[in-house]
Amino acid sequence: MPDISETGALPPADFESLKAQVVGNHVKLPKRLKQAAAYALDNPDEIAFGTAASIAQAASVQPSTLVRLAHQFGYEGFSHFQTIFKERLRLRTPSYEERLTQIEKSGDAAPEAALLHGFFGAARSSIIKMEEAIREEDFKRAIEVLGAADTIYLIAKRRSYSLTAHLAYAFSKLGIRHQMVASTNGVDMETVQFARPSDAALAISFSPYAAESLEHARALHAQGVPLVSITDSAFSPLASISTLWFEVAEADFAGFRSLSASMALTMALSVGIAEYRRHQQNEPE
Amino acid sequence: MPDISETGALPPADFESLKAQVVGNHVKLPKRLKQAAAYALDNPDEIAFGTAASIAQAASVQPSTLVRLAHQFGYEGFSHFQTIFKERLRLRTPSYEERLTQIEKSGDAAPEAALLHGFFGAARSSIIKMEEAIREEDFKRAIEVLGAADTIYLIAKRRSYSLTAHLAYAFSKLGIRHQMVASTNGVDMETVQFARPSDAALAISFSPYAAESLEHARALHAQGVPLVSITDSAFSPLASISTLWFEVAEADFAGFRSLSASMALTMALSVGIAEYRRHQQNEPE
DNA sequence: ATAAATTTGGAATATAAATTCCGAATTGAC
DNA sequence: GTCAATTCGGAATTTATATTCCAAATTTAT
Repeated sequence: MPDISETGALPPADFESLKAQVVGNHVKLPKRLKQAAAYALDNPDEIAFGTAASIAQAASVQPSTLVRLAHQFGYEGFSHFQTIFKERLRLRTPSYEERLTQIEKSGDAAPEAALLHGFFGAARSSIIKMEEAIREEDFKRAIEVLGAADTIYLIAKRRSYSLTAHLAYAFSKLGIRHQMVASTNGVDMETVQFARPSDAALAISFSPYAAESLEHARALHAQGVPLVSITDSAFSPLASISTLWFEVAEADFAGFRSLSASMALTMALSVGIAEYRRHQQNEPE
Repeated sequence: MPDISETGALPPADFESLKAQVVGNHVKLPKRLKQAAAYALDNPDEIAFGTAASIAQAASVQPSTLVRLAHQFGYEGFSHFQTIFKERLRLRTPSYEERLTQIEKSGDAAPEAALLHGFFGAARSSIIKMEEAIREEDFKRAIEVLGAADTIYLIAKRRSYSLTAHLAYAFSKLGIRHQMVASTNGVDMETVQFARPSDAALAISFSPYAAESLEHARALHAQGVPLVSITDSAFSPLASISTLWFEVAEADFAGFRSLSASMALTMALSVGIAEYRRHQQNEPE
């Protein structure tokens, strides 16, 4: 059980606070505990990935010492202590999952609050993850492919439709010629037939992939139209026929994805295309 | 023991090779194994930190399936497979905060990169700010107002249109009766006339406010229809006629607002409404 | 349509890891 | 230097986790 001297005080909730408590407060630790603590702060990755036994050996202490160290700070045990180090490596916000279950556990005090923070947390982590995952060269190439296009065809159904709706708005404002493949009267396939290799297409589709989107994308691909896709997995059927594709890992909450990260990407793309064209006009080769 | 069909071939030594092998070679995997593989590639962090049981649950498969998957690729077992994912995180450790400052420091390296990080930065800060600013009571009341409505009228034009498009999709999925006030044939005013006080409306409008949105909102207000608004300022003309309104401070970049925060809010609202109704049905007062 | 082969779920088992506990060693007070 | 309190090492125990195995379900081949 947690060290008695720490009664009441909650253990540090993240790596930074833990570190601050150790280096700052000059907590008087006995020899071995200090040794273990020093090792932990110097090798946080080892703590995150190792086992009590392996860490103990690396730090030249006993596994039980690690458990005592954890108790010293008020954690329930080594495993609890270790989660702090794991969270540090995860991009998602610290103990996001835990907070949720905690909210849910603490009776239905405010189930609405859980929803609110759940969706915002999902949006936040999606954006952070995607910013981390996206390769700048891919982004640059996407802008070149779409920027060079005569007309940009926008393909998206269902959940993704709203994204292209927003893109269409931005494109209009920016004077970028485009064509949505999302009519309500079923002439989409005919619309697609007008596309030429000098055009380009941007397809957005997340699992479960809408059959029509795929069909339209395939048709465009067959006509030699360059295709840029935004999808959620390497397994997406879009990936294999795309000139270039972005993997967007939208975190979901309660089974609903928020599209916040995709929204940021599409906006960046649209402005990027406009910028690209402005430059091409000023300095035509 | 490792899958016999893979004899001789060594298992992928790092995450990228593993991904390449799955995506590229079109390895024919049975249903559940493919499902597990897709989850693994899409959620590498979960594999790195989770346990076979927790991952299995998240991917909707059995723990044994994960072991089989590992064998399929030639690994000795799930644990071996998992180390690939742990190594992936070990290699690029800098914590989230560090990485952000790194990105900001790298400043004007490439103009495309600046755009990308500009939009993602705007999205990130909007979401963080809004989550802090929003009052849980307001959120709760909005759910009550909209949850009690017979039909929910959705009002949005131009930039905000895509948000309601997404809302309409979510509402359909959740079985929430709604009516978009955004036709292309100019009968919106007539649509609005059908609204009754037992209905409710959700209006979204940012400066510069679309005249029609305001007109429609006013008409609904005059008919005694409760109105919830999402707008960007206390000076918004919507604020004064709303039962309740949310101020969304979307950070903009290059003059374009990303709507990421609004997206999170609308999604939370829609699921909130569905939950509210579910509870009302179960325990009608 | 039928049989054979493959795949799957889930319980049973084996393995690994964390935690506890207690005697020994060390430290600190007087 | 002696005694009490604290700290420590390491074996024993408990808990968590991975793995195996088999019957049932599904798919594939004939």
